[in-house]
Amino acid sequence: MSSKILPRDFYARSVVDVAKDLVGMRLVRIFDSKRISGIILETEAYDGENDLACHARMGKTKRNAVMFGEPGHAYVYFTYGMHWCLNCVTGPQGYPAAVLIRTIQPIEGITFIVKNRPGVKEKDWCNGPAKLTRALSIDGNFNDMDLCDKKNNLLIEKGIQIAQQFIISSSRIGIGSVPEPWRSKAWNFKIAMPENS
DNA sequence: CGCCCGATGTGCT
DNA sequence: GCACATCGGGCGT
Repeated sequence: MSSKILPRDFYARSVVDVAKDLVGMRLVRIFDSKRISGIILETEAYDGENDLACHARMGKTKRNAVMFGEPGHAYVYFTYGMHWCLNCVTGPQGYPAAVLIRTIQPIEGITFIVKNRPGVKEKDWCNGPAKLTRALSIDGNFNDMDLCDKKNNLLIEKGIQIAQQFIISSSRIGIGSVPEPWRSKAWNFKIAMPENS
């Protein structure tokens, strides 16, 4: 059977296109040879040094160096003193852009997720970038991991097809102090659901 | 449900 | 110093 893992070509495109197309794909975490996975429901694009919401806006630093590297790698950063967030690097090598994974719908490995999210209601397991990394045990050790290599324990596979008309784009979350036009770029993509209409 | 706020560490000014 | 691509608890509606 042919691999379901998204090839590097998928990531080597403009970050907005990749962000849109990642909605519906399947994020897979392998732990002790078991699969924990979920369908990606919401993403956000961060596009290069000119985008003042992007971590690369100050140029290349130790923290954001992975964004300047090969597309298809994970960029995992630490924020607010306690949270990890997962991105995938996009575009040509040397161009710093990445897609933040904001929300997934758990599909496999539910018992693993419950263990990582004790006392949390099911709807809150993975509906935020730092919540899903907690749920799937993703941290700084995954920074720069190649998401296209089946030997790794963090991958993105083909998921479900979402018709374009069911993908909503809106402005990005949590960047309120960023100047225009960047603050209002409609680079947040999610599946249309009753609860967010 | 919404708003407010404290937690808590790192990187850049 | 301070800002930060956040979260969860507390309290009011």
